[in-house]
Amino acid sequence: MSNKFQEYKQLDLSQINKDVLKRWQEDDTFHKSISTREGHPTFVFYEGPPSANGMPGIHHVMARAIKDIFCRYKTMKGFRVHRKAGWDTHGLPVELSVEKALNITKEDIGLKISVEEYNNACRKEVMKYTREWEELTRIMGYWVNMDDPYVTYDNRYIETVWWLLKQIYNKGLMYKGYTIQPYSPAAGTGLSSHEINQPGSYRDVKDTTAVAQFKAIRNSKSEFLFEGTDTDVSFLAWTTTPWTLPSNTALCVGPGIKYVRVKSFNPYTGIPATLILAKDLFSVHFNPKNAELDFDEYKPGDKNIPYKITGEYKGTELAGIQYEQLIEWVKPKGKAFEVITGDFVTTEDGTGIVHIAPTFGADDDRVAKQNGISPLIVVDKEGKNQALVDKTGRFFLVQNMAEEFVTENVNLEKYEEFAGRYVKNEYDEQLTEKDNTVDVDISVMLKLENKAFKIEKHTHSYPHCWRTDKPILYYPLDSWFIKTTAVKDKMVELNNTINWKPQSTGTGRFGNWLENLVDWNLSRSRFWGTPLPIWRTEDDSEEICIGSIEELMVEIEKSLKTGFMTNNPYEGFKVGNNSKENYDKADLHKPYVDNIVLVSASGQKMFRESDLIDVWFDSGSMPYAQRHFPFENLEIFNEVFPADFIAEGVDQTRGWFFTLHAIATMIDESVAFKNIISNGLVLDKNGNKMSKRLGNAVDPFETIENYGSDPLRWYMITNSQPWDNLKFDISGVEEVRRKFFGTLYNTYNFFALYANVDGFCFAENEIPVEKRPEIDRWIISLLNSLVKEVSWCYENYEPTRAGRAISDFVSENLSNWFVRLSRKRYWGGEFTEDKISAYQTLYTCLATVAKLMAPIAPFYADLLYSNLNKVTQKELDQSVHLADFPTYNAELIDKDLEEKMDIAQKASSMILALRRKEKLKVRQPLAKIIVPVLNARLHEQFEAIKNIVLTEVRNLEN
RNA sequence: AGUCUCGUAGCUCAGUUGGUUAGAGCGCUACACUGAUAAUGUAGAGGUCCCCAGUUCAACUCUGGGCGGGACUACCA
Repeated sequence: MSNKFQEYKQLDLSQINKDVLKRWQEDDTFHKSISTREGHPTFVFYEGPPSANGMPGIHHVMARAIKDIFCRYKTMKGFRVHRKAGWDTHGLPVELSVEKALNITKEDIGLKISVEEYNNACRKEVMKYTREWEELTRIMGYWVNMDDPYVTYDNRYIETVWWLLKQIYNKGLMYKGYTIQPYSPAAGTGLSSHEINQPGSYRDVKDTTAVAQFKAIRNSKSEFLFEGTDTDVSFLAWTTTPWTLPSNTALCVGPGIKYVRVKSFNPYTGIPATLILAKDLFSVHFNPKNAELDFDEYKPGDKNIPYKITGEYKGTELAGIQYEQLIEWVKPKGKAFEVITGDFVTTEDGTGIVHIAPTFGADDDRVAKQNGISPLIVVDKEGKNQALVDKTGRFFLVQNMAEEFVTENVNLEKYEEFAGRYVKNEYDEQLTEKDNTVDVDISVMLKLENKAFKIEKHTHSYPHCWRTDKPILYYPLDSWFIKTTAVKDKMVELNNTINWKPQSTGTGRFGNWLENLVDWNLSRSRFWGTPLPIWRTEDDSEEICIGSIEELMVEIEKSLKTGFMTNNPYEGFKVGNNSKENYDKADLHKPYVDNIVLVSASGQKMFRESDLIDVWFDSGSMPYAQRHFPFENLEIFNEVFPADFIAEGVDQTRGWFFTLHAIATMIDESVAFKNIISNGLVLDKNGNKMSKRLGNAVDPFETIENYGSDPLRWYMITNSQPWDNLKFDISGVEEVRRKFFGTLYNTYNFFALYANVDGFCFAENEIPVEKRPEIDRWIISLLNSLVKEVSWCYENYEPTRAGRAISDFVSENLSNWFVRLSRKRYWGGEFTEDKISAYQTLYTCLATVAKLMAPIAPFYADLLYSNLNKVTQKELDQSVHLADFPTYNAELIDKDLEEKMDIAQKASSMILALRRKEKLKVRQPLAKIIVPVLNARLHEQFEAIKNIVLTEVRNLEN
């Protein structure tokens, strides 16, 4: 133990980083920060699991610095902080990088490579950069508990996920439905949006488009539309895919869009007509030159058709009006042929009225569901609902429909001409580009029936299947859903109790998302992920949802007895033994689960529904699954749920934030987290997104090696609010190093230099603050104000303001004013009361700053703290991170004194400016200074600091 | 296209409930200090507070509408 304060020749934060890390490791400081808080109240933090299949970037330092700050702060506040690390391991990015590495595609899986081999490759791939991640975690000083991280591919983790799914299933919140997805009839497979977004997928094609007339039904609801008319009234809707018109069940208008009623004639038949379309698009369909034409002179076939606007309506007024089915092939079941409203409707093209075929458009499907509109479906021989177009891309064959359905719902006379025809010529090998398409034939049919207003060729961009080069269809495919809409109100209500930073993300982006909630589509047709634990009979009449391995074992036993299975793939697994070794015996991944055939209550075979679940369900399950709840840790669960705090990028709003919230709401009717920071992105210094491709990504390892992680963290936190984007500029890190750390280091070195000369080691009794000189009382007052402010900032998840306040205090007040004005108090002379006071005051400031800054800059703070306490033994905690966070003493805050000194600083500055203006050298003493005082109070205040100002501006030493 | 977010000095950012002449740091220019010295301090120049309209005695601040950057979501007749 030395009685000298350590002095430094230079500030090397990179070396300090290494030295402090070494000490933390030797002293096991992290674990002590937990064990010394045993029995204290807990603070629960959830780590959003990163995926280790990519290298960590500089933005991870940002996100993790935020997380670390509050965990360290709460530790210093005496809480026992839970912060279990984890890894997100499933999902598409992993699969894609494996496919790239092995040079295979999704279609090759099961052919060129077995599912088992493929999944093993994924398992390796996903942990590829584990070491780098762990190293970054270490060197940046992110304290998270890596002892026993949760891993989403661990069978114990999956078991909890299954348990959660079963809870949701048992609440009746899970169902099998369909979603409209890109589908390639030529390849017979669904395509992911990722596949559609590949270059070359969208191609310009020339299609026949139709503006069709949908005849309104006259009744009390629509009467106003017929006022003063002597013809039918029809809605005009445009489509680029006329083959979807037979599946139309609704028309959609924009609620705020203005529509007009136009009296005119059908251009093909010459029959008088009254038509409804958007006002903005009116002139596209009616030539303004024809406005003056005489109706009486019009003859069918004339090119110029007279027209007259006879009414104007808002979209909302049209809602609810019914119309006649356009093409009467198949009768829909339930509500249909009604005008509804949708926000997505625009007046950019078409007529401002959108034809809705819920089976062939994602928007259509959604808006139809919201309005209770039925899709147009046919029933097949097995009694299943199907779209009017089958999976090979042709109109459903009559012989494949259920007989009863045909008799009751199908107009054979009209439909037979089209049944079996492919909706795109590309799907039919017999046809070429020259043959008439279904689109054309339907258009011709509509013309003859006086239902077509305008038929024309139109070039537009349409997605194609990258494998077959043929156009894709948007098509309803089977999917499993969680009925989140059923718990929407609860989710909204719970969300209102969450403290969002910034608030706007909670009420805005997240709140709006909840308001417009749709059911959660769980299904993913991939290979590497958590399998859906549902087994079904082939006729779909019986099903079972499995919620644990124990349940599955029981079902397998039954199946073995029936003879459906011959051996138990999980033989040797011991229920109740939660060790990793035991759970390695029961792999719940594909292909193993797919080989399990169960037996239904009525003795039929049950096969697993082949889907995997959305990986977001994995990560949203982590509050439960990280503890293998409820199979383990039942007793402590309430201590670690819900989280007090989480923090991730704002891009997680619809991802992790949502799934955590949804699952906790459904399972426990609770929030999953109470406070949340959603941070912005880290961009390069020009405001562009960082990417390896552009070569503007900043390497965190290199940066930390060069500068140490303290200035990096400090820069990232104090430069902009966490929720604003950060334009990362390395010169900013350098600036922080010089400006803040350099100043603090200098201040400490100044203290150490003289304290060592005088042999000061804070052995003397503390001089009561009221007995200290004014300048000491001033900085102590400011220090207490600072403690108050910084505490408030940390408590309220405002790290930026905390850092800026500390930085201001250190460089402006402590170094530039207090130390500068007090320098001579430390020089030579006797070891007087005043000198002791000067040392004690400066010491207290430094020691307190060390603690205040510790959450943000854990390395230098710890060095400063221990350098001070090693000599004085004032505080016995081994590390600043084990110390208690400072509290402020309101009695030591003297606002009047702070104000006075503020006047002194301002006055000095003004006088120096005047000197400059008058070209008076600082060394030249001033004869007099005249200061106007506005009132008695200012006069009194000025008197008190007169000497300080005089010394400062005349630069006299005495 | 929708939702959210940002737009203040060359750069990075403050700017509290509307209130005189809009601030800080960096950078730049000049100077001072030489007992914290490969440190430090001071001053100066530098702004149409993105644009337009409205509310108000008064708008960087509030309201509406644009424009531009970014993120997320959606790909549509």
